[in-house]
Amino acid sequence: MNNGNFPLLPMLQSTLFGKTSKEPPKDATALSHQLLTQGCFIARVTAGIYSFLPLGWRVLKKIDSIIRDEFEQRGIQDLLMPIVHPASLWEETGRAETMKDIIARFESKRGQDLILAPTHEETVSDLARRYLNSYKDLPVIVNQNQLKFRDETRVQGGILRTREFIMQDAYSFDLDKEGMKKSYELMKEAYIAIFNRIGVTAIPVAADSGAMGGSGSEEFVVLAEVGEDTIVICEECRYRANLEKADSLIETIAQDKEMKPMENVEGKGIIGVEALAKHLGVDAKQTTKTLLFQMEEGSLIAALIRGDYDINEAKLKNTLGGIEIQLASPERIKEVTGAEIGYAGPVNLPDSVKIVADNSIKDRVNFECGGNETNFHLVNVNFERDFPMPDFADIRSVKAGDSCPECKKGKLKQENGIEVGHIFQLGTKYSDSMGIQVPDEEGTMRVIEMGCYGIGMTRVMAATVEQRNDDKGIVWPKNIAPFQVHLIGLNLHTDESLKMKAKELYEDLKKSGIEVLFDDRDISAGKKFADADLIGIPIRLTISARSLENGGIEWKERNQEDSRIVAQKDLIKSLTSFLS
RNA sequence: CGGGGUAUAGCGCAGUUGGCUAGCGCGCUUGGUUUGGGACCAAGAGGCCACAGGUUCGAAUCCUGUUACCCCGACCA
Repeated sequence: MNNGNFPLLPMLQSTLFGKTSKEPPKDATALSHQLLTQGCFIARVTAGIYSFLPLGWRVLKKIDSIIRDEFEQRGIQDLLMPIVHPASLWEETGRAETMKDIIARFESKRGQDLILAPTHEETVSDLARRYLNSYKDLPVIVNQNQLKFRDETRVQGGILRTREFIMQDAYSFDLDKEGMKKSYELMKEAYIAIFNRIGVTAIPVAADSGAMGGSGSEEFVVLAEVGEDTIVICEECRYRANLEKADSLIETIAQDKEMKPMENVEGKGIIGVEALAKHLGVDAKQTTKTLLFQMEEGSLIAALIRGDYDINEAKLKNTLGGIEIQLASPERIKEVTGAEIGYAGPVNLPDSVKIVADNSIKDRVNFECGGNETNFHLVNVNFERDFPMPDFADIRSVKAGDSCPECKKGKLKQENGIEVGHIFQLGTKYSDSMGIQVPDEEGTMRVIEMGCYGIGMTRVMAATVEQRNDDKGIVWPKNIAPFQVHLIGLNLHTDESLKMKAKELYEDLKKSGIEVLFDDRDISAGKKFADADLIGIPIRLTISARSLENGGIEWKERNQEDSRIVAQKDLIKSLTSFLS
């Protein structure tokens, strides 16, 4: 007990700020949210905004130091940029507009237009154009571990998806594409090392670049039920991709040799691929469906796809050059096609409607589609003859069971995952718009090739908990556990000599450089053990009259069922070798 | 943005057809008994019942508005 004596010893559990809770917080659905709150690692301030309490902050600081260490080994330089930016910086790249839905923007008392940083490409580019003046300054990679704020419309429970979060974000600058790819590979290798050291299984998958832009990107994903991402995985080879990016082999379906005359077929109330396939007496994969999307400025896109597939909005959006789209409303559909929802097709659409078709129907002859007339479908429709040849592209979502596009034989399966990191080859997107160029050896001005690399540090913490837990609580990997050892003293308050021995042991451990949380509280043994299991420190040492009678200290690893007695003289050695 | 739900002690909840001094469990304080898997007894402290209006002799309870939080949806021709 502290008894009012200073200095306070923060590693004594009796003085630890925050208390564990037996009951999970109401409204917490994600397991990581429940356990981190119950164990007193985090505390919600408001929706999507959290405080990190001493235990949680220790975990974050460990993640932070692992990242910085791996970067330092690779010559990546640490710096710090501000959270508040002038909006003018964001006007330069146009992202003040394109990201306006998640940007928190406000006016200072002096009337300055300011933005809370959702990311730092603009800020780092501004630095780059000032300080990178020659090819001799390249290549260079800079990093910061910093707060970000994204005013997401929908926040989800826990720290899996928050508005304010701590992110590692690094930026690479190279003279050419090859250099950029080298930097990218260096960062990828660093990321693999970082996740290994953290002790979380995060797999790299091919991904869509989204709002960041650029030529290629990969995500690091922790597979977990609560994950928001859908990951496509080949059961045979190493192919892994986000559903927004994933491809698969398209099976060929035998087609007619000759075009037949187009016919109108009544199908009253036949809406949906299944019903239509049944009505026509064919398999769903032989049907063709048309979905109408609306662009921001109001014009429509008709997207054609094989009946048994779904349109992937992310892919369609990229095909259209990155503009925002959403499914058209029933009213708008009726206005343009003249039919109720469910009967849309590519024939006789107004010229203003652009038609995009998925590669899966490229070779179709004599196919059916909606008739743009309520209750009517068309059969024996053909490209070019019956409507203008559409642009073909990959706009479909891969299905579980499809064949792998790489090894050609493995079946693809889908799993949920949490995106914990994302690396991008940005190319010249920002260096173009912000004018970052340097002279090369010949004195020719070259636009710099950039890459950017981010890890959601707070999200990694939650994802690790999602992956490492049991019915009693968290099972931290040893490198990011808030403490290395949880020392539990039993019945110290009724046995003065035992209390002295426990304190000595605690001091010995500290002197040996071991991070130890000492449970010196005067409460029942059961409660201490339950708390230890909940908090999830890798090694639990129990000192009690019984353990001493048995010859030493009880040693129990959090991820093991059994415990054993270790003689006190061997303890430090055993710990040191376990923790190394 | 749309739909649904919730708001009472630090946490989890009950109480809500208008009624008396607003309860329970956990946690907290004090004393005592316990002491290796969430102990027990006793005595306490702690609440502007989210906020603002209204109805009423009387409102946690009914009405109106506001705010906050949670969940679902933004998934298909």
